Amino acid sequence: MTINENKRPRGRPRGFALGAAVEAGQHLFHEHGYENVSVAALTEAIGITPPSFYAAFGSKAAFFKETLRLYSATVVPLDRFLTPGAAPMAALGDMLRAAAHAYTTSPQRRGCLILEHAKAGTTDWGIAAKQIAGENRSRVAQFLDDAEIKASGRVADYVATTMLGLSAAAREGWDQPRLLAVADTAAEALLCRSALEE
Amino acid sequence: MTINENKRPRGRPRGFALGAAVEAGQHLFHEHGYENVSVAALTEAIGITPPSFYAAFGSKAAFFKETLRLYSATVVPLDRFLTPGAAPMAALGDMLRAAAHAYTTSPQRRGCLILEHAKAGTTDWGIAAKQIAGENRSRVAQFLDDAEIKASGRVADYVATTMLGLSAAAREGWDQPRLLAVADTAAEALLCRSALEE
DNA sequence: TATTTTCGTTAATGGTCATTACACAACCGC
DNA sequence: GCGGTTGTGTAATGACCATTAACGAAAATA
Repeated sequence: MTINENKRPRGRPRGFALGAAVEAGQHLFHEHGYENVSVAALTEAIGITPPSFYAAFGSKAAFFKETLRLYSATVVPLDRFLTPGAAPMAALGDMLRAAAHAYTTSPQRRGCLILEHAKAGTTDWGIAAKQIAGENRSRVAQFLDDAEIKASGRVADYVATTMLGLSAAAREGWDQPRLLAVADTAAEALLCRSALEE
Repeated sequence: MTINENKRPRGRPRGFALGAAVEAGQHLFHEHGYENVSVAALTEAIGITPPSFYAAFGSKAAFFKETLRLYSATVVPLDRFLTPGAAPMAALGDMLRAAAHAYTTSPQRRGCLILEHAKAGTTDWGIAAKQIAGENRSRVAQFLDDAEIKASGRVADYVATTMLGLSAAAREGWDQPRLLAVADTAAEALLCRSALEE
């Protein structure tokens, strides 16, 4: 809850909606990548000028972290798939298929905003993305541990790598059926593996 | 054979070796990415000044394509694994393991130079990387077709996505055992799948 | 209405970038 | 030696970038 819109400060009220601004920025960052989106492009998309932008968000990097928060809260909610009761491998397969679907629904904004920014070396915005990606990976491992799956870390790494691959393939322009077929193949592999281990 | 070093042109001879320059540039591009390597950094690493660079290579993008050619010719030679006689799925598994190994051998230069540059939208250097990646993918599909594997395209896409994921995970900093375990898991999945289809 | 507080706009600041005139230096055939 | 040809170094060019003073405008409280 870093953005608070329901207060009533004393001076002149802001002339634009914070939420809509973050959403517009999220779309731009997702389509072109952090480094290829200039502050001028952001302010033009929002409909304001640079000083308003800096007064509201502090910096381009801070604004980007805001868009990361919005993205991880709205797109691909992991908890929808990692419900404690479900069959573990089937749940992971559904998650992969959902990712393949989400990564290709918008012709712009392909792939995963978080994963595609989790490689930038030591920039603070890259670290922020890397941290969210790591948290989600831990959640998958914890889910597998709770389901008493052997080698939970290994399976979690396999799923994480597959999602990285799906995101990268989506950014390369693969269409939705193609990506869904890959997700299906990986999902079958998970079931096949769990069958062998029993 | 775009670079010819054994001629004897008329004017003043070049004061540096083209091959060494391309190799130095390949290392820089691999470590930091095309956009994060300035011409100043390139010329300093080579030991020359910008005019010499432009006289020899024409532009930063053209020089990058040269490094791509060198990379695809030296690292990960596909034909070593896609030999017509071998067991197809085992060969693909070996290829994945070799990729996991190659992507993590140098602490700098993680991942695949080609795959990591095959996402940039419509820049000419991104298109060049995308084209090489596509050619290699076609070679895998052809290999599977020749081995009379059902759904060769689907399997080739799965392998390509896995390599994309391995490259991205390597860039995120995963260590070699972790990446090799993922490659093993994917390799087992390929064998498991082919066993089911019979 | 007077005061306060915050907003928005214009226009700059300092930085980095890829690329290139220009002048000089080194090699060829003669 | 000499003219033609080509590489190299110094120093600039123009473009774009993130960020910020300075100032006028608008709204809320009193």
